[in-house]
Order: sequence, then C-alpha cells, then structure tokens
Amino acid sequence: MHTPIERRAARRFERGPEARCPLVTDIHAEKTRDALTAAHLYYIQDLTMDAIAHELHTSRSSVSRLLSHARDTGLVDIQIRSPLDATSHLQQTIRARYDVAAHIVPVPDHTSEVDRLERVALSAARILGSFFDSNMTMGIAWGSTMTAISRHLVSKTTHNTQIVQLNGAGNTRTTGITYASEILRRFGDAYGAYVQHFPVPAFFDDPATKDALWRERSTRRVLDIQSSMDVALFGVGTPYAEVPSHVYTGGYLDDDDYRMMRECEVVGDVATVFLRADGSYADIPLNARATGPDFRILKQVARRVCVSSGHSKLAALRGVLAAGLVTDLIVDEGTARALVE
Amino acid sequence: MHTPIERRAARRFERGPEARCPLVTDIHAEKTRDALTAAHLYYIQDLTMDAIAHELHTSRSSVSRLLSHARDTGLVDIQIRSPLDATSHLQQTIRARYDVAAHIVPVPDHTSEVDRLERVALSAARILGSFFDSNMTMGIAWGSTMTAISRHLVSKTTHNTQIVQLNGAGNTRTTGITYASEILRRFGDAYGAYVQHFPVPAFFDDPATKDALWRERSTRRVLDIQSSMDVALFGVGTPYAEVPSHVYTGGYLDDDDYRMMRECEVVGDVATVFLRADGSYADIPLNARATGPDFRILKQVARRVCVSSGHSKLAALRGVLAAGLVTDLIVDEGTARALVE
DNA sequence: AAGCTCCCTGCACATATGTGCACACTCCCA
DNA sequence: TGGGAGTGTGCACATATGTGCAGGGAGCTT
Repeated sequence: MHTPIERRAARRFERGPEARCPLVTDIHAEKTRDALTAAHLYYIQDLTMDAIAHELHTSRSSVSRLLSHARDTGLVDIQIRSPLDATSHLQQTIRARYDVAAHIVPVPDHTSEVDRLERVALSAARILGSFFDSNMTMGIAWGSTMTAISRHLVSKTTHNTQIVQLNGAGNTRTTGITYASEILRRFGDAYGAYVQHFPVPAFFDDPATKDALWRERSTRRVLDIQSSMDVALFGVGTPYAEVPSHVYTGGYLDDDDYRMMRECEVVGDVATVFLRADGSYADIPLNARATGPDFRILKQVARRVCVSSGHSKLAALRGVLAAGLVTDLIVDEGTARALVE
Repeated sequence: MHTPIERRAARRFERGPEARCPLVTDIHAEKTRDALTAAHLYYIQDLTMDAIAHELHTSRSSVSRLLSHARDTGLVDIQIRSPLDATSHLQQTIRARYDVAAHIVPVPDHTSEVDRLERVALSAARILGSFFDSNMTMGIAWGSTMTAISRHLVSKTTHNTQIVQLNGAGNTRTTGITYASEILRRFGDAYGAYVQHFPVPAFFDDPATKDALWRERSTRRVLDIQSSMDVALFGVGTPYAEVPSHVYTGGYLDDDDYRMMRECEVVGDVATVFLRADGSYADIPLNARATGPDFRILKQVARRVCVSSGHSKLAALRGVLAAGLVTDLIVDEGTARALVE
C-alpha cells in the first residue's frame, strides 16, 4: 500500500463491501464522507490531524485540506451562542431604541474602512446561513458590501430556494449583468438556489420607460418573485463615504442627479432607492426612475438584513433605521456605539 | 500599560463608560464577554490568536486559554451536519432494521476496548447537548460508560431542568453515593440542572424491602420524577465484557446471582435491570430486587439514548434493541457494522 | 500587617497546522 | 496510442497553537 490509489482502495475496502466498487461509488460522495469523518474525528473526538491521517490512510496535509473543505461547504457548522444574559448592553440599547436585532462585529477602532468592511462582510456571510433555509426566497442588492459578503459565503444545501436581484445594475457604460451576475452566482452556488436576474439599468432616464417596462409580463414576473421574498439582504449606500459606494462612482448618476440629491437632502440609499435623514423617500424625484423596490414592498419582507460598516455610513444608516427598513442589523462595534450615542 | 491590571483596565475602558467601574462589572461576566469576542474573532473572522491577543490587549497564550474556555462552556458550538443524502448506508440499515436513529462514531478497527469506550463517550457527550434543553428532565444510569461521558460533557445553560438518577448504586461495601454523585454532579454542573439523587442500593436482598420502600413517599417522589423524564441516558451492561461492567465487578452480585443469571440466559442489563437476548426481562427473579426503572416505565420516555461501544457488548446490545428500549443509539463503527450483519 | 493560598499571566518550548511546489494520476481529445 | 489540461497528493518549510512553569496580585486568615 504505497501509492495514493492503493490507499484510496484500502479506504474503500475498510468501509465495507458496498463501497468497494468504484463504479457505484460517486467520487464526490466519497470525498464528502471522508470530510465528514475527518471533521468528526477532529472537532468531536479532538484527534490531531496526524492521527486522522493515519486512520484515513492519507497524509496529514490532505486531512488539513479535507477539513478546510468541510468548513467551506458547511459540513462543519461553528456557531457562537452567547448566553442570553451576556448579550451586550449595546445590543440591548439598539434593540430598545430602533427595534432591531443587532449583530455586532468586534473590530478594533483603528481599523481602516476597507478592513472594517471586509471583516463585517465576513461575519455577515457566516451569520447569513442561519437566516436562509429551504423553500425561501432571498432578495439581494449589489454594491461593495454585497460583493464582499458574496466572497465569503459558507455553503448550505437548501431545496426549492431562489435568489432574486433587488435592483438593476445597468448604467450608461454596461448592462451591469457581468457585475451583478457574479454576486448572484456566488449566492446561488453557496445555497444551491435558483438565481433570478433583473436585467434592467439601475436608473431609467425617463420615469415613463420604467412605468411601461414595469407593466410588461416579463418584468412583472421578477417583481412578483421580489414581493414573495422571505429575506432581503442589502448594504447602505451613501454619497459621502470615504470609500464611496459603487452607485455613486460607477457612472450611474450625472451632475444634475447629484445637485438634486443635495437639494433633497439625501443621506443615502438602499438598493438604489434614496432617502433622507428622517427616513422619508417618496417625494425624491430620482426614485421614480430607480429600479430598486419601493420601501413599502420591502417592509413586507419578514426578515430584512442590513449590513453596514464604517463611520462614514452612519448618517445614511440612521436614515435607513428611521425608515424602519431593517429587522436585523450587522454592524461593526464602532458604528454600533455611535448609533446609541 | 505594562502590567496585567493596567491592560485589563484598558480593555474595560475600550468597552465604554458602563464597563469602567469594576464594582458593577462581575469578573466572571467579563471573562465570558472576552471569550465570546475571542471566539467570534477566531471562528467567524478567522484571525490568528496572535492578532486577537493584540486586539484584546493580552497575550497569545491567554487567548488560547480563552478559546478553550469558550469551547468547554459551550459558547462555541461546533456541529457536524451531514447533508441528508450522505447519511451512511449503515445508519439507514440500522434505522430500517431496529427503528432507531444511529449516531456512528468512527473508530479504527484495531482500537482497544478502552480507547473505543473513551472515544464513543466523548462523541456522546458532545451530541447530548442537542438532546437536552430547558424545562426537561434527564434520567441517567451509572457505570463505566456513563462515567466516561460525564467527564467530557460540554456546558449548556438551561433553565428549570433536572437530572435524576435512574437506579441505586449502593452495594455491600458502600452506599454508592460518592460514586454516583460524581457522575450526577458533572451532569448537573454542565447543564446547570437540579440534581436528584436516588440513595438506594443497586439491589435489595429481599424484594419485600424494595416493595415497602417503593411505597414510601420519599421514594415515590424520586420515582415520580423518573416517570416524567424527557430523556433517558444509559449504557449497556454485560457480564461477558472484556472490560467487565461496573455492576458485575463492584461487589453488587454474589455467586448465587451469577448462577441464576446463567440459568435465565441473561445477556446484559440496562440500569441494573437484566434482560435476555430476545429482550424479555419480566420473569428474571433478580429484577424484583433491582432498583432500575421497569422497562415499561422506561419506554414511556420520549428520547431514550443508549451509548454502547465494543464488540463484547454486542450480544447485550442486541437484546436491548430487541426490547425496544432505544430511540437514539450512539455506537462505534465496528459495532454498528456488526449489528447489521 | 504579615503570611497564606489560589488563580491568572506571559514566557519559552514542543507540537500541530497551513501552504507553495513538484510530481503523478485521470480524463479527454486528437 | 499519445499528448495536454486539470486535479489531487505528499513533502518540506514557515507559522500558528497548546502547555508546563515560575512569578505576581487578590483576597482571606491570623
């Protein structure tokens, strides 16, 4: 037993007669089973990878990779469960003040905005698995926060699920399909969900075009799916960010738009629908041309998860909270503190 | 900031005004919060312990210990969740044949009986947390398996729970209280549950004494608690084990008892109630003097978890399964394979 | 206040783990 | 049958992690 093939055969042999024939043994299922066994031995029985390698007749490094695989694919589920009496003062205050369940991501105060976003996104990606399950539809926005989240998702097998794009991503330079697709695809892959694109621009030039298109059956189909969402996931956009949001730099808006935003005292947006500090949004002209869901629609979704990081989004975030758009808020610690001050 | 005290103060300071006064900050809650933060940074954000040490203003080794603490106290919950299509052939067969949910513990075939027991017990201790929750009563037996399990329990905070001893542990040499208490205490500590002792011998000399005592109100109280159990946890005893069970070596039984057991074709016991290969037990004389719960009582418990390891317990285990005493079975892989052959 | 114990800390060392790299195997296509 | 791309493996090294030990503070007793 010296070559990898012989070892794999030996492993099959040990598993019993029904596994000995490679023809009926799907190679992928075999890897999953090995990963499962390795995970059990490592996380439950506390064996070292060396010992596991020995039991599995493979090398230690393969076990290391097997375990990474197990974590990535959600075979191993690691949760932090704070005893109820240990929920932080911050969480309680935010719950009391905004009626929102806060998930506070510890991040040192001196962290750069980029790192902060990355770390909050990483945490969000891991928490998300507990919000999404079989027979659900999740609506997702796009932007730098959503991109970061999509890169860190942990797989979870679900059935009869779909991911639906909340707002168009096209602009004067691109259809946005490549960009938005990448995010959607990652979500779809992670959860084994059907992906529903929304191939429209972020903003129309003429509100009438939007109204017309919105009456089309092909568009209605997507809108109908949106209105049946169980979870909505979005970041917070703001024109005043140190790292400005994708919408405000990507060629979606022109000078007139910016002027209008200033006049209307816009503080930010959710899925390209703009709002003021008090949460009002209805009479902002730009919204008539925007493709994101009207907040009345959004508020019908049972779980509305907002991910925000960094001080520069604070004003926008306050607006979003004032509008009552959020049921679950994932933020960095600094922002959380600032929210209650 | 060079002494530990200064650092701890600094940590408090960073946490905000309400944490700065040590008088109102319970030292234990502080440790829990630190452990929670460390766990989040380590398991969710994938930082190294070094980086976490820096963020928490402490040393790397303290972080290592903090994380151990977090795991031990159940702050971190690591679960292995096999995708439904990957449940092993073995599990399915056992479910079909015995109508029992099997939890199979991978253990290499050449493992000694002692190691095997230890590893199965470790796995059992970790799984157990998912069976037991607030407002529940769990009945537990004693013996080498139960002792091993008790040593590896992961804490879980529950409310309004109790642990009740299933059968007496006294014999001609000791009241058994020290021995049984140790096991019960560990369970009670792990789950924050109220502990209910059963201070009687394992076997009475005279069945009439048992009957008399069973009519006493003090005894009835314990029996009543037993009959309201939500979970029962027990191992399998057998006189034929390589590592013989505690009951059969601890001075509980005399030569006459052994002779009788042979005559009755006893294969083993559950909580000191003996049974035959076909699961029958009612007409075994010894049982009239035994203090474990009658199987009719036991079978009323919604969840009956049996932990068994090693080939020498196989015959007994078959009997236990035949008696229909089990809803969840935790066994080593070798035994599981033997069960379906 | 001295003396005591207990517990917590950081250091230093021994282990355990993650990863770039080269090689070998499989599968696919010509 | 013979490449060639792609995947998976083990080796060796660089890091990351666990733990015995000695020192020092907090709290208790006398």
